[in-house]
Formats: sequence, C-alpha cells, structure tokens
Amino acid sequence: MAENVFSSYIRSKPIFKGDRDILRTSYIPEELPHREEYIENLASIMVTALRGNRPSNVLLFGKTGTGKTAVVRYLEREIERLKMEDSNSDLDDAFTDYNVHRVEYVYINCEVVDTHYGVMKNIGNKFIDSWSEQIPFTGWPMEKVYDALKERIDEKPRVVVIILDELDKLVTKSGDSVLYHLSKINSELKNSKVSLIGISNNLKFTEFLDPRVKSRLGEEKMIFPPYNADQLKDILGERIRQAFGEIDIMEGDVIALCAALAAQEHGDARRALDLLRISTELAEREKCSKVTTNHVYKAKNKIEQDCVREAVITLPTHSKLVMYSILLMSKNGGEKLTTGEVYSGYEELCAKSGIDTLTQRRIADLISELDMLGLILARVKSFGRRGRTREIQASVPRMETIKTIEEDDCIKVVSELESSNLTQTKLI
DNA sequence: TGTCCACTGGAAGGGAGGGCTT
DNA sequence: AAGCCCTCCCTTCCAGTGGACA
Repeated sequence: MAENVFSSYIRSKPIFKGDRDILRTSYIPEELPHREEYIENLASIMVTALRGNRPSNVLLFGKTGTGKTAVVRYLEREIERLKMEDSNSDLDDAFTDYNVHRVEYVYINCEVVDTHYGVMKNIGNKFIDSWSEQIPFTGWPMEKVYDALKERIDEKPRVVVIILDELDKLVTKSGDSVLYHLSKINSELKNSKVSLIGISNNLKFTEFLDPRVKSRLGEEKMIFPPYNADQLKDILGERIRQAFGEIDIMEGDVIALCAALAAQEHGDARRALDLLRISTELAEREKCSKVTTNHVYKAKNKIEQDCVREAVITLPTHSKLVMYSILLMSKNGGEKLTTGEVYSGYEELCAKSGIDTLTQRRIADLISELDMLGLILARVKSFGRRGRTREIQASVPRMETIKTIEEDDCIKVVSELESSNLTQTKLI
C-alpha cells in the first residue's frame, strides 16, 4: 500500500513545541519588553476608571509595530483578569472604592470600520446581545444611531473606554464627525462616562481635526519610538522561549538577522515576528531541525511576494486594468510613463475586454491609489511646455504581477488577445 | 517675463445599492 | 410601496501648477 502523504511530516520532529500563535502579532504575551514604562503610564491614567471616574482621553502615536496596540490590549486583558479574580474572591473588601466591573472596553479598528455610521453602529452593538435589537449595518439616520448608542451606553453606571485603532484612517476617509460626537458624548450621559483612546501611525493627523475635537481628544499624548535592533532581539528571544521552550532551535545569527531586517523597516516588531514565524514554518516544511539564516532570507522574499500578490489580487477590475496597462507598456520594467499614456493603454484594454472606460479624472485617482499601495511609483513632474503630469513606473516584479492580474477572468480575455500589440503600438 | 501645456487635485453632485420607516 | 438614510463609486467642472520655451 502506498504511504500516506502526511506520514513523512508526522514522523519528522516538529520545531514548534507549544502554541505557534505565540509568534503571531495578534498574541499578547505576559510581558512586553521595553514597553513597561508605557504600560505604567497608561495604567496610571486608566486606573481612574476603576474608581468610576472618567480617565482622560489619550492619543497614542508611533509607527507600525512599535507596540501601541499591544500596550492597549495588554491593559484590556489585565482589566478582564481583574474582573475574573474579583468574581472569584473577596477582593471587594481590599479595594472598597474600586469596582472593576464598571469598566467596559470597546476596541474598534478603523482600518476595517472606516465610516462614521460603521463606528457608531459597532460601538452600540457591543452592548446588545439580542440579534433583533442590533443596529443594522445601514438604513438608520445618523441621529438615530447616535441616540441608540447613547441610550445603550447610559443603561447603567459604568465607564466605557473606547479604543479607536488606526484613527488617522477614519479621519482621512470620513472626517472628524465621529470624534466630534464621541468627544462631547459625556455632556449628554447621566449614568455612565466615556473615555477615548486614539491610536495613530501619523503624528500629523490631528491637524485635520476641528480645534474643539483636537483639544478634547488630546488630553494626554504618548509617543511610541521605534524599537532598535537590540530591543527587537529581546522581544524575539522572549517569544522564542515561550513558543519553543528553548532558544537553541535557532542557528547562530537567526534572531539577530530577523531583528536587523526589521530594524531597517523603522523598528517594526510585527515584521520581526513575521520573519521569525515564517522562517520557522519554512524550516519545518523542509523537515530541518534548526532554523537557519537562509530560512530567514527565504521568509523575507516570501513576505514581500505575498504582500504584492495580496494587494494585486484584491484590486477592483479597473485598477487591475490600469496596473496591467502600466506593466504591459513598460516592457523592460524600467520605462516611465505619463498619466496620458497609461490612460490610452487602459482605454485600449477596456475596448478589448468590452468594459466601459472610466474618465481620466477617475483613473488619475486610481493611479494615486496604486501609488499608495506601493505597487507603482508615481511622481508629479513638469515637462514645461509639454505640460505637467505624473511620471509612472511599476515597482513590483513585472512578470509575476502580470500573471497574477491575468488570473482575473475579465483580464484573461484581453491577455489572450495578444497583449504584445499594445506594447508595441504604445512604445513606438 | 508671460504663455502654454497636460495634467493635478479639490469640490459638488448624481445615482445605484442596501436597508429602514411609515 | 414610497420615501428616506448612508455609503460607495463615479462624473463634471474648474482653478491651480511648474517649468520649458518664445
């Protein structure tokens, strides 16, 4: 009988001894190395909530992977633990003026929920269990959603801490009306109190806020600096001990390399953890007993390729067509194109695939979006009398990306219609 | 120094889609 | 069923821009 396809994997010794989620960025460890001071600071602000008073609103700034979300979620877990301990023991006697059960944490990621209706709805629904009373995902006037939210929060005496992660995304996309309402909500509540914690990658986003909102929101501010390579090594070391039980599963300079590569990326702990997790997974797949620096470099490439693939595959059809037009026209990958040239290429592709074209104005926006995603490099340049336009260049591997785009059924039709014609006509 | 080009980018508004209210 | 709300995607309009060129 043929051997089962899983047999060789089952027989090989797994590298992961414990929970592999420990190496995921979503995991909140027992200790957050080099963020103790920030935890202390935020806890000293939040402790007010345990006494039933409203803590100051706080704004946390710092680049991706500097521990902002981790610190906030760490405190959330600590509060939940206090609640558990409090229910199981007679802590009440020890902390007579503290009541941890009055504190409710609501976490919203504004990159996922990025409209003011969505944010209000999500907060309101955190306090409702029954499906029938949920605020629908659309349909209600804003005033009604806001009233329902107030009513639910104010049902009983409590302190509601609302965490708005990636707050800059919400403000950029939908303005500051949510913050305006939430920051003045306390004047309309009788029983409860609301405190806000805003988390942002962008220090300057408050410039777009109404001055009243800005002052109410930024009662306290904390800035998270990037981790340096040594600090990243400590973070990785700590996680490795938890995930593998031992550190010698990593050959030589693996940890230092992960830390150094992530330190180059503005000290991003997320990147360091991803590198470590994926290199370990690659080592395991290759049935190696140790993770080597070679695995780390492979992991780095894999992360980069996966990012591009994920970004391209989720693009809407018209953005894919624009991207496709750029890639086909820059035959050697290095040519710089203008908005006008890209638009003509796009029009031609639309004609071949039978899709209605969008206006050049709209395509200019799609080009900006592709630039923001890092798929292309678009720089505004003036050619004097020949006008002012963008200079556009693909910044992803050409052939791989073309293949990824061609997986789309609409574009498959065009690719079968000899794409080389377009390249030649446009470049001559 | 003024003109001109090929856009850029902001603003306003239309309309489709999903859903609620009366 | 009609009217309303919100979001999203898009169009239309138009003032502004930077630098080569006459």
